[in-house]
Amino acid sequence: MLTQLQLGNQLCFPLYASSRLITRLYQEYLTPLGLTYPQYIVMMILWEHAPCSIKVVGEKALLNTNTLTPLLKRLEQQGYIHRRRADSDERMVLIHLSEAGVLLQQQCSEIPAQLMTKLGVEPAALLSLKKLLDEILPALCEHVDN
Amino acid sequence: MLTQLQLGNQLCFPLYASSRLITRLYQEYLTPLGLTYPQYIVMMILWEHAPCSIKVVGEKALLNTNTLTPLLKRLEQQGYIHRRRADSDERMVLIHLSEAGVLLQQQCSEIPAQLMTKLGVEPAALLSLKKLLDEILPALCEHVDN
DNA sequence: TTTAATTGTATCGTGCACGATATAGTTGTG
DNA sequence: CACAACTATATCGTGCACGATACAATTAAA
Repeated sequence: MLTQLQLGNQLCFPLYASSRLITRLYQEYLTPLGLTYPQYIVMMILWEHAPCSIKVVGEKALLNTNTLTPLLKRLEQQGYIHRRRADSDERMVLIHLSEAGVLLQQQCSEIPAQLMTKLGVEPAALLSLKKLLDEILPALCEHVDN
Repeated sequence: MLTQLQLGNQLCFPLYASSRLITRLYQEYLTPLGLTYPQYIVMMILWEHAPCSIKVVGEKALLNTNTLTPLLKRLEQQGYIHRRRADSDERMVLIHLSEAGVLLQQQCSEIPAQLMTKLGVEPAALLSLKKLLDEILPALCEHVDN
């Protein structure tokens, strides 16, 4: 028996599983707003940085255009954003928030707290988890091209 | 500005991002074997528990049949497993390892160590990360039906 | 100032995830 | 025994992820 290949000894599996389960938890709050979890991530970036190019969104979300282009088109269809080519550089598509997109931020404002409550894990554990992940993430990014 | 909706203050984002980036890292080692990362997870379960039903695989991987049925069909096409209805209960499909499937375990045996080395993060940090995730995962599972 | 590289976005194909629904086989109850 | 409830798997539709490729706009080089 190769113990190094037992699921219980893997780091990767709980990471993969908890990411998916957290996403499912969010979905409960996001579906009423017509958002998916990746769309919510992108909206958070836009609330901070819009108007900005798809490239910038991709750098912050660590996503490429083959994921972002259709995702942003869906957000535009929902009426949360507008897409417009930049005058200065016609290669760039600038993402602008619509009025609904700005309002959406208020409607999402309580989600993080609600989720923490619902999850019922000690906040201290979640905080140290976040700290560890933020430490490791840069090392992971180095091994990726983008 | 709603600080609770800034990406940098979210736990969920580094979890989601690091899960995806780790998966990409694995892909480098798995693609030569014709495996995807979720297929690798399932193979680890099968090395420990085959022959077993799809239901059991799903319980261990936290995946439902709408994901597993096609995934397992691809593993069968690759020649790593066989699918056979149980005689005792014709509802169950039992997953058996093929000879190639058994051999594959040897070919994967060095992947976890290689990945850790390549990643270049202190093993202590990864260990405490795994510990934290294993603590939190049960709470996450409680909020999911399956 | 043509031409060659670079940049930003889009498109294509494959494989997850997952909610919703369908279906065949099994079990339990009157 | 009939038949309703349950169980295990399959199917369908939508939306990510991501490698690979294409392409138009811009910039750099010769």
